[in-house]
Amino acid sequence: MNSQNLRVRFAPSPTGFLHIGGARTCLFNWLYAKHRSGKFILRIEDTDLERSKKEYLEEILESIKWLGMDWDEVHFQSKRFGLYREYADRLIKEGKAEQKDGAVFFKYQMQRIEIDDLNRGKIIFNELPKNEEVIIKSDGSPTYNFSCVIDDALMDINCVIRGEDHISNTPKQILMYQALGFSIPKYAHVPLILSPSGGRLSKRFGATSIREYKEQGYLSKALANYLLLLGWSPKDNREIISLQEAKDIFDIKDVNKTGAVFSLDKLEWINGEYIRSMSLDEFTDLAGSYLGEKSFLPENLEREEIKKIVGLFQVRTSKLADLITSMKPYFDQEVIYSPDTQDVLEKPLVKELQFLIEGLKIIQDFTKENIEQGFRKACEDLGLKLKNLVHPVRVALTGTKHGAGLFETMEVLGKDKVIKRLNKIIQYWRMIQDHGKI
RNA sequence: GACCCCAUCGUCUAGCCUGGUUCAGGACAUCGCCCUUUCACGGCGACGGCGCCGGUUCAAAUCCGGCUGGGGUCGCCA
Repeated sequence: MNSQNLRVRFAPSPTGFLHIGGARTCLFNWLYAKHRSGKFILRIEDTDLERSKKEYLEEILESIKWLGMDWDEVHFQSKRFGLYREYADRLIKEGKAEQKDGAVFFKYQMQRIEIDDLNRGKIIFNELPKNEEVIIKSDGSPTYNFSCVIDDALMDINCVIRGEDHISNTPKQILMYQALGFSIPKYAHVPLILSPSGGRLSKRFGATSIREYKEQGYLSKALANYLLLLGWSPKDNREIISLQEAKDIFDIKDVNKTGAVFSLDKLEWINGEYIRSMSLDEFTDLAGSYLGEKSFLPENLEREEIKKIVGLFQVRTSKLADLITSMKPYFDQEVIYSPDTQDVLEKPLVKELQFLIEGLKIIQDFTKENIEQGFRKACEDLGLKLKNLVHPVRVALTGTKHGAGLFETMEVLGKDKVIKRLNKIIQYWRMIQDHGKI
């Protein structure tokens, strides 16, 4: 095989969304083609007319593009039924297949089949469980193994990279290549992605489709990066690597042979790394459009306003969906105290906060520097340690015990909201003082 | 059950092909310390692994065999 005309393909079936495992197989195909200046062909295996759906097809194509890949050709098996029939008839004529019950059966003899796998070396089958295989179903549509062979041969695919769940299909397919006189492609079977509980990544495991990750606010580059690292490594301890960089050094033979367990923790970390590496403007645009799509942002919110709030959380965000929780207190009219703030709510600091409010009121320019100065002064006058006032105030302003720096938070919130929310907690404290604990 | 694939820290992996340079390196997670108004980020550190048994060899994570364990496939689904 001349590396100049390497032709690989990814062959999804539009009977579901593009999932994590398929995306990774696609990535490996694409990377290998790019690395060897070959062609990457997309073949839509829509022979199951019942289950194939247009929305899935669109979703798959969109996901592939979203992840940063492109293709040189795209073919649809549903438009090639005549071709499959033609080759089936040829096999019948040559006595290698026979028509039975409306279907066409390919007949074969048991024999030793050797696969020279680019990834795992020789795989030898000494026997096969059957001696015939349906190639054309009684409804006239081809079976997977047959259309796959015909198409790979006719499309000049000379290297088949697919999941290892296809290893056992390979000997049957090789027999068909031989019967039809086609030249057999190289094969590379890559391992499957496993769920944390061991088995194959299934519906039981949270999100499996690429679109779900997109919706959760994972960045396409981060997801591609993570998927790439699942079974492949640049060997120099790099964890953050782009498709462009990988293209130069990727080889299918370097892909691991072991199934890899999918780790959401690591994906989140990588995603966080990408988020943290963005400029605030880039992040604002990204977060803005994400939150806009989710209809989370209030109408007519200025970009500068989004930028301020988002700036508070960039370093604390591992996926965009996190922003919905962290930004909520900034838009809500009323602060909702989260359950774990109970200890703070039980210790009234009415006089102290009233004193603080007076100090804040006289700040002309409500910037974090001025706020900090006034805040520290108030603590000093009250004889309180900074943190003893910071925590209750944070709860009063955001309803949570954790979050961005308090003074920045106050600046973003603005003087009016800050004072209003401080008064609200004072009111709450007075109420429990008057009526005892609720 | 039959056939096939695989086997380094909890997880992803480097090392294995070309045995000694490795009392096995990195990352995530976990734990601790530092920074600090909390969380996060960042910095530092800790914990933790060559599945087992044989063989080859002066020497094995690295080569060979067996066992065990995990996974996949046995559809007129793809």
